[in-house]
Amino acid sequence: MPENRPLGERTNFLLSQLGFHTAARFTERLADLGIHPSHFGLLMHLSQGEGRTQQQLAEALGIHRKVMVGLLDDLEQRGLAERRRHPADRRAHAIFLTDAARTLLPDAQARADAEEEDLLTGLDSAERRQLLGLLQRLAERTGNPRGVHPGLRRHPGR
Amino acid sequence: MPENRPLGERTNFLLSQLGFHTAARFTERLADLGIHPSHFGLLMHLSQGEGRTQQQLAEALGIHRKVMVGLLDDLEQRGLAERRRHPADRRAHAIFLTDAARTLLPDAQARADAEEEDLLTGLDSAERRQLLGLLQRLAERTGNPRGVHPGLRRHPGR
DNA sequence: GAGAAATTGTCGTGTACGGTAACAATCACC
DNA sequence: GGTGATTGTTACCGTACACGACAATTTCTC
Repeated sequence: MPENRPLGERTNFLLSQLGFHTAARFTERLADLGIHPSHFGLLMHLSQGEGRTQQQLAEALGIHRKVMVGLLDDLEQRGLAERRRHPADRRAHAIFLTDAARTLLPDAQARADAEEEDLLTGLDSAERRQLLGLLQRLAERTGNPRGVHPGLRRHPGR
Repeated sequence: MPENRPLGERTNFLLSQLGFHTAARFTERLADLGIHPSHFGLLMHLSQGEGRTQQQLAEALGIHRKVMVGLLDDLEQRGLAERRRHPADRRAHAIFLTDAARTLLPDAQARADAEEEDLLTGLDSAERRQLLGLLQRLAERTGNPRGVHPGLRRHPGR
């Protein structure tokens, strides 16, 4: 295993390169919906359970409370989420999706599918299954919760 | 192919997640050498041909001239590269590695190898070959030059 | 129950970074 | 030999993140 392999033959480099590339492309595809991939991740998370506090959401996504404030400001201004009074804790907000969000989310998911399809062009279905399975096994070992992106910052791509 | 798959079952998401994760880990491994992955990429490129101008290097790596100024400032201050007078063009600089860089580079490469080994733990050699081959085929189609990271910014991770 | 400590959401403040424009020095063209 | 283009650099600006601080409210403790 020679140490001076070129970068293009290193699995970790290729992962970083491809991951950055596909994230940037996805960011572009999402742009005219008025949201970033970080908003998409939050919407996806909300679609699996509403009414949680900002703090709970921030912990689930592995980001700081303050960042959640900004994300929810964006979503609220965009008419995709709303802060309601929390029934049990008057300090906290309970976060809910709007109908507009439930309309937009399938569209955003379709764009994610389109990006994936674009990326995987050239691989047959058996190879796609192989790749997905291998990546899932690697992802298990990273320690990141499933479906939580470690780079949930404001501008993941571009 | 259902549209509302969870993120953990999407190849593009997994690539982005794993790519970000391994880049962040690599950044940490490189930290006590005093360089960032972007510096590493530039050093790797320089090791395959010295004496080029900053402009040529910037184009090869797909970044703006100004960013190259900053990267070379860092490398020069760190004693890893030097700007010499260009023999044919007195506006330009010819960029060379120092002996310190030639000593440091194998160390940095070994850290990249260690990060890769860490990432791929749990995959046997056949699976590693499969994964590498599939990723290389995907990388071909992205349009990025081989071994050039599209996210060559100052702080790729963390 | 009353005060102390912790929690929730928010707001400044400072700092660092990327991108645009501008600049002096030099080259290339014709 | 003079005009336009190119190289490397600096200045500027807008943005975004990290840290700390803050009021309102809850929970703990006695």
